[in-house]
Amino acid sequence: MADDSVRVVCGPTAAGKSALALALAERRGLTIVSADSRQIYRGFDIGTAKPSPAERRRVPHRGIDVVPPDVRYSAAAWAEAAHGWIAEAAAAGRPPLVVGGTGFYLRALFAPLFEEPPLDAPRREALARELAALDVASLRRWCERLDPARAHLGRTQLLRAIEVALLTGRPLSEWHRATARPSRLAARYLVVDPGAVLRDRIAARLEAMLAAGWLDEVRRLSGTVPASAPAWNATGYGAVRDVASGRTTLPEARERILVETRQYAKRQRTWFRHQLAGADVTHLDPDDPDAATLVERWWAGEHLV
RNA sequence: GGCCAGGUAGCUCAGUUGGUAGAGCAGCGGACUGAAAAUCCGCGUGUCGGCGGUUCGAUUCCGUCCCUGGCCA
Repeated sequence: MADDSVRVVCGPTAAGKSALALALAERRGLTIVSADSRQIYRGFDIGTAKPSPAERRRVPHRGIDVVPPDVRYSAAAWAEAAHGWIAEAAAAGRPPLVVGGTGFYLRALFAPLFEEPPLDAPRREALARELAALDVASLRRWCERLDPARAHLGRTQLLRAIEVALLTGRPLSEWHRATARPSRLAARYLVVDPGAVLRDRIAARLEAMLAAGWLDEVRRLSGTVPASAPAWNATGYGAVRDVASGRTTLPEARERILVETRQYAKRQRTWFRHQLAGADVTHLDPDDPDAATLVERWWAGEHLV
């Protein structure tokens, strides 16, 4: 590496990031740090496209199977852990290669989230229960008064803004300004995207997942993991669970999963298109015959478009 | 062959007592500071099946033809 920026391979789901990253990591003796908010969950393997045991033997992976499916993880928790994995990897002489499609996790790693003040757990739970009953419009009206700068966002963000404002007496957007933390790491991004054929790759990957026994995996998990566990809202798991319980048919589930996956990929593209503004970004078409060479040159620090 | 019900946005449908039409889903664009594979916001011109007729004006009324589904032969 010509500089000490952390190399990050990202892009929409099913683009072929992991294959490229795995090959690079194997050639260069790297450690892969997964930036994926679903691969952190133990037991949710096939539908989250986790690297196989064989692949994990070829290259050490971090960020996979870090928590049980019923815990609510967070971008901040991941970023903190990732700092540790990155330091370890460097110390072990196997430099880190961060790869994943969770843009928010990447942001939390390179542009640290604000320092959260301690929140009183019982009050927090009580408030959460109260707010759970409100619809988005009501939450938005609340947020309009408590923290107008955040009132245009989605339900999850509104809940967070209201919670922080009420529990700390200070709007979240003010906390952001007041307790911003300096960046500890610099990033060089490789955005992997095959363009229009992503649609076909998504479809092919779904077939592979089903052939690999996704339905059986879900049947097994249904018996042990509570239906409310956060891991279940990984794309497709809801639909496969409906097949397992007989609430829908496999063809219907297939169609639903394809749509959900495409929509997810679209959101990721929007994120990587706009949220990486000003960053060091290289774009790569994984189907480019020279892809492997280009990845090497990117790794070495060359600036390619 | 006869009767009935339909043919309107990519899909499922609503609607226009005649003044060229709108929902859901899909799709497209966007937001994103501790749930992010989450959560939200914005975007609707399409020979209203074809051809004739009536009318200032037809997607709407009339005729005819075509197509789909059902029932009867």
